[in-house]
Amino acid sequence: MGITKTDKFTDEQNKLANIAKALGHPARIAILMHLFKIDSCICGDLVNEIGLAQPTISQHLKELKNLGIIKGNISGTSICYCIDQDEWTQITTLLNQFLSQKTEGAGNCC
Amino acid sequence: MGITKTDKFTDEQNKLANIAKALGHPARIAILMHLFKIDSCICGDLVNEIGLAQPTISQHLKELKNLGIIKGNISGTSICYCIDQDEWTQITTLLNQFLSQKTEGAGNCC
DNA sequence: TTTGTATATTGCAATATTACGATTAATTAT
DNA sequence: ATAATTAATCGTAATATTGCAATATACAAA
Repeated sequence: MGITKTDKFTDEQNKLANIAKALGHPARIAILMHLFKIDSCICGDLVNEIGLAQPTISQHLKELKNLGIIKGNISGTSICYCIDQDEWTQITTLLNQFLSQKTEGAGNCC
Repeated sequence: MGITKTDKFTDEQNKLANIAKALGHPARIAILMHLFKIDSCICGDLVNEIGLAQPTISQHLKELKNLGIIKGNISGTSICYCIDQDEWTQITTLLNQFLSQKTEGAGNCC
């Protein structure tokens, strides 16, 4: 059916899954890495940097923007995208809480 | 086209995306949470715990197993799944490295 | 105004994912 | 042996995702 039954899960579970899903494509990872690397805004070099067509990059940017992880300003003829540090902190904190879980190992039978 | 062009990206980018993708569904988040919570093995209570059909759960378990994040032993008539702590540590370390990046803010123009 | 440049949107084809009923396989209990 | 139980697999329908060509939009420069 292709549709996820979000009503079966808690808000936290859905939120974590949404974050992970947004990070679940190498192009979006590459975009974020590039943004961190240049520590500045994107002004069009992404299409050259990553070898995908312009509409494809634009679509991936949109998804990251929808999650709130990046923000963009119009700057003349080009758009200026950068990491929203506040959102990034919130999102990574949430993910880290989940990732830092450990099995105590007491009932570990495998 | 629905196919991801993995050859355009580095191994690290593809690996990170694969991990995130595996975590990108609330059912799989819920499965992992349950495994951590009971700190033991699953012996069939997952289908009741999560409200999805048995084949669906089985499919999600398979994906987590493929990533190496959980492992399963046959234990009589039921299967015993649990977190593979070593793999979990490796995977979360990799993700954390990525997540802990920060923008220095120097070129932050948005 | 026209031309050029940069990004977004639309429309579409190919593939992937999600979910589940039906079935199968493997084991345990009777 | 037969029945019951548990989990995996198969087959299939519905929806989502990925990618790009074509087009639209918005602005700048000439």
